Amino acid sequence: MGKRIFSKFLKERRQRFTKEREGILQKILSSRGHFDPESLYLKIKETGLKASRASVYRTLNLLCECGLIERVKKTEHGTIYEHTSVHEHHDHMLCMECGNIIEFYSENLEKLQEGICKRQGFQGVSHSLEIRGYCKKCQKKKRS
Amino acid sequence: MGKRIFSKFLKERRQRFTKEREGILQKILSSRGHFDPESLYLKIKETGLKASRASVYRTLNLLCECGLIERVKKTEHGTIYEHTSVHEHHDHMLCMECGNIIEFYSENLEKLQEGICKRQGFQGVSHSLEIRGYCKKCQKKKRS
DNA sequence: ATTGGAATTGAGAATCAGTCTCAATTGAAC
DNA sequence: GTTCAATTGAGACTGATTCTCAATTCCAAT
Ligand SMILES: [Mn+2]
Ligand SMILES: [Mn+2]
Ligand SMILES: [Zn+2]
Ligand SMILES: [Zn+2]
Repeated sequence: MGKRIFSKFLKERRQRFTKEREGILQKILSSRGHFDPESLYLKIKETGLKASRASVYRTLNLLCECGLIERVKKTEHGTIYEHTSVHEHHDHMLCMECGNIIEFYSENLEKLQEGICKRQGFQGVSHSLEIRGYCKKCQKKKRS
Repeated sequence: MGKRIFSKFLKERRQRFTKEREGILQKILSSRGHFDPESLYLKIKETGLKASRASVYRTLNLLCECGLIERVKKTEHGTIYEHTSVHEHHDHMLCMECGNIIEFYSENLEKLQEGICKRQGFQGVSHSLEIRGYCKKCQKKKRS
């Protein structure tokens, strides 16, 4: 799956599907949810795989270019990524208390955005929506 | 207006409304649209006002806390701010070609988001939506 | 007005994510 | 096997932002 896509992408650009790149991709695909480059690098190191920080960053850029992963957002602590191969487009709710991220998708929301773009004469390509607030759990905590 | 709010905010926290802070606020309010800290700092310097980079950054944080300005987004080139005092909440379309930012607001979109939050049991507080794509001008350029 | 202390300032050091450099290594194609 | 471009890793570098700290400013109580 992801492996195929990546190696094909690289071949087309006369680049190589090295063990480092393979290891990095595998670690990304084998874990779920969001991740950041530094944690990924550390996880790779402790697994015994080898890849320098530089290679991790370089590979993340390649994976973005080929569409297997995607930058979710920049925070004060760095960039958050997620892999797109598994799940389709969605948006995020971020709990400001516990940092929990809830993913959601709404067809209506997408349609509505398309309409708005059309009206502006804007050619929409992609978007990201982040709703900040408090998750169920943290709302309860607050009440006590 | 903004001046009042800021000085009141500071007084409540036993902090001071200094000339540096006043100058920075004034420069922000007197220009329209989005801005970034470094450009603001340079603009201040060339106007003959004085304020160090450190003070600019410190003041931006204060202004965020008191709600007069707001972080729009973090980019690879730093943080983009805008002042909230003037215009109400809105979202953004970002042209990937020329970097132009189009602001828009849709009541329907807001309502729809509220509904989605309610269904998830999520207490929404704020949100930001960025649609990336191509503005009218850049669509034309591409065709030629 | 004077004074004492807390808040502020600016210059530059420090931090931190991310990129770049470059010499050594690898790998694919011939 | 030879060749040569692509890749790698260590560490230098960059740029945005924060921190440090001595000097200065402001406020408010005297
Ligand atoms: Mn997600
Ligand atoms: Mn705006
Ligand atoms: Zn929460
Ligand atoms: Zn454009």
